[in-house]
Amino acid sequence: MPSRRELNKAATRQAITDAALALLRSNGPGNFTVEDIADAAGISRRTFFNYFSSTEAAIAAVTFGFLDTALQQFRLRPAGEPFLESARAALVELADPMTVAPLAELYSLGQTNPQLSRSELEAWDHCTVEIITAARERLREGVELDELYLRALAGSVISCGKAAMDVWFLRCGGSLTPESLSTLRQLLIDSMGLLGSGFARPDAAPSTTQATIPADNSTATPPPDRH
Amino acid sequence: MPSRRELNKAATRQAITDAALALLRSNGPGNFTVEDIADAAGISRRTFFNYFSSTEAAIAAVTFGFLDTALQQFRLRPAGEPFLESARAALVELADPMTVAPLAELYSLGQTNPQLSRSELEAWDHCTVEIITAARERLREGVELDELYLRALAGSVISCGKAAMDVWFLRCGGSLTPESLSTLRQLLIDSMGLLGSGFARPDAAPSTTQATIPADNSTATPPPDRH
DNA sequence: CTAAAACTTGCCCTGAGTGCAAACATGCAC
DNA sequence: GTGCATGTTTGCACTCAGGGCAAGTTTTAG
Repeated sequence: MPSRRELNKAATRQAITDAALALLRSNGPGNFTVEDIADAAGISRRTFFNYFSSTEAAIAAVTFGFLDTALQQFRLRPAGEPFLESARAALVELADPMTVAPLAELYSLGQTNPQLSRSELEAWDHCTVEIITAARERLREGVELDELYLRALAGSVISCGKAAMDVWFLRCGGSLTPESLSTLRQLLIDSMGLLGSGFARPDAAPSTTQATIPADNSTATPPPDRH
Repeated sequence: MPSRRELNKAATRQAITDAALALLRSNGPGNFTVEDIADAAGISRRTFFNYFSSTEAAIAAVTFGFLDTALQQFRLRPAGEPFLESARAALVELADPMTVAPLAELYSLGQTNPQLSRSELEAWDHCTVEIITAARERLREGVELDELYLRALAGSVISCGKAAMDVWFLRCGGSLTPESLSTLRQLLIDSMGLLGSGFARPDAAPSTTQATIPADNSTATPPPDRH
């Protein structure tokens, strides 16, 4: 049961990120100060720094939240399941309007601003570290556990997830329509498929993914114009 | 032929990064100011900012140089060669004392300091972008070119290279002895092998790498204690 | 109710980063 | 060489980030 103190802190924290995001939307990145955020959140400048070490950190909290959702999903998967299958399932869960919306917004803002994209980078890296931990627990069963295998796999999974999101933004511009989300879901599935097949050249077998991972293809996009 | 102006600029640039690195070594990260760097490099504080936008950027130039070497190596590979083979070859070229030394030093300093590791992150990301470009040129031959394939592959290659270096630092602490470099070389080869095999569980075939990529195993480490 | 603990705030300081304009160096034409 | 156009360095002044400190305020525990 959360005490009064904890509730207050959580509320303040939320007020700060909300204010920061609102300013980001209205003024554009880099066009507001910590003082602006503090004023909007109804606290003092000094208090802001009790919660976040920088504007960047306040905004990055959003991305962290998104990626933490992914990690939670991953941990929920049965331990016996193949790693890539768990990763695929966890990633597909992210293609949900409520979950992906904040990230989509940040992403489009980040396109024009280097400061933002750097903090997103950091969030993805943090996620890699977390998934290495999760994977270590998962694979510990198999006695001797190769550190390189662990790290290379975790890093690649995150890279592929990131690549899928990048391509999605490229194609759909972060739109949240059902078709767009369906595309995202398929991209995430495909990227895991590529990873699992060792990036066999696509000319050999055009859609290996469909064969190896028969996921919810009911809503899948018809092969979109891969230009 | 470089003009006097260009020579001066290059020299100043070099003086700045040298000074920054020296201060990093002597004072530790975060314990010196831009003014300190400028003084040591014999320029004014203001001029420093004409060259680099921050201390971080000045130091990141080193990592960028390292990764640019890798990219150069990649571009030198014959266009017909399989992508992963080119990547492997390019990465192995990095396991050279002169090339890897600055990165090893930065890495060990970065372990204790978040500011540093973040700029290294940025450099790796920049490298991913570059390798996507290089790969796009390479694969353009194969007419229709899947953006997801491209990005997922490039991202994974970089992730695996990074993982190999991470494990190397973990095992060898950035030592530059021939044995250590040989370990690094083997780790890089192994990580590309894992990627190429779709991360087939190692318990199935303990050392797939050796079979698929018969590289210069003459100097390779005997299977080190993979704890 | 009271005292300790946790949190907020204002004050003040160092240092990052940038616009501006004056001084300075270089390149080029004659 | 002289003179001029162009590029580079520097000092100055300003805004804002970030954080130490101590005094004030709220919450919790007894």
